[in-house]
Amino acid sequence: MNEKNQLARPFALPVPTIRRYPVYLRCINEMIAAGETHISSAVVAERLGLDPVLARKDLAMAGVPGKPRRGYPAAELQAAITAALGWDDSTNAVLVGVGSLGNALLGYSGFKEQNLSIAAAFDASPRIVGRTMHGVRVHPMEDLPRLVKRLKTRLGIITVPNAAGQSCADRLVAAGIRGIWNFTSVRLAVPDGVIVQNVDLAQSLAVLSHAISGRH
Amino acid sequence: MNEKNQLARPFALPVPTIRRYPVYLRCINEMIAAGETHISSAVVAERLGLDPVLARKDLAMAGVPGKPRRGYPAAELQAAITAALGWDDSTNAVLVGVGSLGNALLGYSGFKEQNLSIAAAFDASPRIVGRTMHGVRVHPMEDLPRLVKRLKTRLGIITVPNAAGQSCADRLVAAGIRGIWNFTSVRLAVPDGVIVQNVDLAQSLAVLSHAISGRH
DNA sequence: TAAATATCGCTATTGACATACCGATATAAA
DNA sequence: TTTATATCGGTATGTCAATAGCGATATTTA
Repeated sequence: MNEKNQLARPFALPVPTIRRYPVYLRCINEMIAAGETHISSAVVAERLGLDPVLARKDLAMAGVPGKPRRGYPAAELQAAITAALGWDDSTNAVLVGVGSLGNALLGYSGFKEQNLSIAAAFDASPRIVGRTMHGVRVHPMEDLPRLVKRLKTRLGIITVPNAAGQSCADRLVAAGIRGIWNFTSVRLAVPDGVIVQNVDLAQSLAVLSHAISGRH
Repeated sequence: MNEKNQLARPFALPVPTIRRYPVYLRCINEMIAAGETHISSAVVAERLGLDPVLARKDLAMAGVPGKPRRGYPAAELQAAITAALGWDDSTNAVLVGVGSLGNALLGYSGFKEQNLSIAAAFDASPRIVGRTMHGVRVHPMEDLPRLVKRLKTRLGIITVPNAAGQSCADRLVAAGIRGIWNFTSVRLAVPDGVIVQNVDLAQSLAVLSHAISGRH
């Protein structure tokens, strides 16, 4: 029973756990930088303000055996979580739609931590095509299939206006993309096997404004 | 039993429902623009690709009585959802941290739909203070408490580097802010009564990269 | 060497949301 | 006027994640 956990994980990680992993990872990195060799789930929980039991379960799911009274081996835990997130290998992405938001993402330096690099950008406007923004060349939409295949890109980022969202998704899927990071407000229809992750600012703002409006 | 629903809602709306409301609202707006006077939950569900039962329950929670075989009265449903989201009154917000992401948000035109306007921006860098970005003046951090009080702002947007996130939150809370839209990766510690909504790109990317890395 | 203790790891319970089912009713057609 | 039907409204069930509790074990200390 115990060995199975270490060798192969037959069960999938819960999505909420995966969403918390980047937070843990940042905390673990800080502790390693501070010279720690072992990570205690209780310490992590306290630093992050989380329930100790939750942190313990999340860290345990990484599959690294921990030792009582010491915690988890820091380097191994860090490597396991990084691998679970798919951040150990560098990932090439393409970005479609170089408006203000797309431009901001091109200039965002935080993606280095996730080994993510935006290899190419695309836009429909001839006024932007050909320019280089934050070191990334902007190509015409016609070049998308060819470049996606050449760069072996599996991840596409959509930062176009809502009206163009679905057609962009279709082009990316046709080009062989496996995951879409969707910054538009439209629900994208994609075939099975293609993962869509939505970053809808309106949804996020909804919870906030509902709460501070004070009517409930 | 039925009357209670219309007058006062003793139960809170589920957060997932609130998060879906902007999507419904956009769909309803489109249908009204197309001349519809009644909104059927089944039609909405099909247009959005959602489970019909889920859409029916969500729309029912708005508190507007619907009629069998017709659906919900379009204008009333639109008004009720808009009110539930707190988007009927215009909201003033302040933005802290005019980097690439902050700048993108200042230039984002989509907030009109939510009656949200960014009234002032703040930054610590003297190179940016005093400039006007997308029609919004950038003030020094020292002016934050005074301006927040004068503008009666309840919502603060944090787009600073991670290291400065907590201190910004503290300043906003001290100035009387009630809700924080947090675009940094740090978990903000705030007193009870202050709502924080996180837009952590790393968390969102985590689910994507885990899925397309293919190890599960 | 032996006892005390902190931490891991497993199992059970709780709670919330999504889903399924069924009755009630207003509209439309015959 | 009567029947058929589509949609709303409420109740019940299932599923998944968060929480709680408890036993196992390695380290520390006396």
